[in-house]
Amino acid sequence: MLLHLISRRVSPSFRSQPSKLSALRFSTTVSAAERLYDHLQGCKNNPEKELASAKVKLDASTINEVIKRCSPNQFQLGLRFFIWAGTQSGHRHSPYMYSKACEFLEIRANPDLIKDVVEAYGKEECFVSIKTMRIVLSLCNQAKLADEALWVLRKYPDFGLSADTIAYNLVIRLFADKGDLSMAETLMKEMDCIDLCPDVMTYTSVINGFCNAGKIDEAWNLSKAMSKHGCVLNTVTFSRILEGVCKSGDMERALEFLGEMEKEDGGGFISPNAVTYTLVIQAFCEKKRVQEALMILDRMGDRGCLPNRVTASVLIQGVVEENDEDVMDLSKLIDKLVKLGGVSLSECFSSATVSLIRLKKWEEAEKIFRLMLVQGNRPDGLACSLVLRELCSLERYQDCFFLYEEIEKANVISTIDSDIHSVLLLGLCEHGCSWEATKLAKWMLDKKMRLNVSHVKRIIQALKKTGDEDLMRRLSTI
DNA sequence: TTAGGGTTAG
Repeated sequence: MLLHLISRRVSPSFRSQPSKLSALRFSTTVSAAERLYDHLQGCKNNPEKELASAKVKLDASTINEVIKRCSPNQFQLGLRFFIWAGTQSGHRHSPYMYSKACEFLEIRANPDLIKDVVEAYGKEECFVSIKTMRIVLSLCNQAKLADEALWVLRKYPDFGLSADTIAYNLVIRLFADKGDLSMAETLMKEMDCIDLCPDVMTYTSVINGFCNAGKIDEAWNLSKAMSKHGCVLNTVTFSRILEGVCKSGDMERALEFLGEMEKEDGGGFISPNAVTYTLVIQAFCEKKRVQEALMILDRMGDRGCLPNRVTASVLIQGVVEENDEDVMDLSKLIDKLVKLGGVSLSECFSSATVSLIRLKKWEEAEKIFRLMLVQGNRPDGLACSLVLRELCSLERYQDCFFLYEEIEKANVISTIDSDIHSVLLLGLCEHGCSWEATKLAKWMLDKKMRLNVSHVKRIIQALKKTGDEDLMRRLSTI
């Protein structure tokens, strides 16, 4: 009974049927996916027409299931299905679905798939809309295929379509991210020629590309050209340039930029915000110039700009890295951050815990984490996960269990992953902590949490070895 | 269009 209960919760890959869904949901998905897959098989020419007659309500798990079935021998059919599904009214692929499609259909490894499918549309005289092309381009985007995206852009006229700003922006961004700024600029000029006006997103992509390539002057010139084209230079774009300056290592120039942004004559369009200041703070911290980073914090405070979680975490990390012994600086910083507002004491303590663990200052990390719980502050998910994992690696399973209980009372348990649960359960079992193991196993079953496959066999073995009748009895009543 | 640090689900 006990083993049955445990194995019921084993990860899907441990069982024959691949699904993370409930039995009812699974059967619906399979039947819908089966019907769609059968329709796909039924017609090799223009399968989109055939699919339309399937009359199946599309959802993410059904689409996933169909694509999986098309792997590994029917990638082209799977891709056509995915594109067709995305064009159906009432359904829109999430970014997650695009990444799944790229993964299952191995698009990055087989970029020709994209071309083959678009060519097939032409040969079979399929109906191709702007929406169809947008999905194809989004797949290129997900797979980071700039050349293929450009090829798709060139295919628009073949289907009687004109590429729009969204299509151009996507292709331009791919080339800019890839570092091919000359192609990005060519495409931007081309937009002008066909009466498409490059917008803020177009410019920001290319400016970002120049900054990543360390070409700050080119980025700066482009931002001036942007104003001429009627696009207002804004905080985001200006911050991008500032980020490029920071990355180039010229902090004096970065401060000049920041000063320019702070001037009132910009009309407020380019006033620095928390992200802008954080970029500069981060750059100073990375250069171990923490005092100057702290001065930027004062400067943002003076201007009424509130630090956020990222500002806090970057600064806390900087201070923790700088000071081997002195925790006074850390508490002074946390006091200041909380007084300024915008960030809570819990967030600061959580960041400090994370930074201390990463710097292998475990004792201080544990102290600050426990202090947080005692004071009734709620730690964040990452701090909890790192602390529990560390306790497990130190084989302090009982301590870990009691801390887990405390954390659960603070209501952050849902962000702790199943792997930590599995490691803790295994540790408790192997160290004879049957009472704790029982309680943890019960919570895990209640939460429908899956056990890590690599641990389940050992957990079962450990449970067998203890021969603890009481444990068996209690677990079997869950 | 703008970020950071682990996982989960879709």
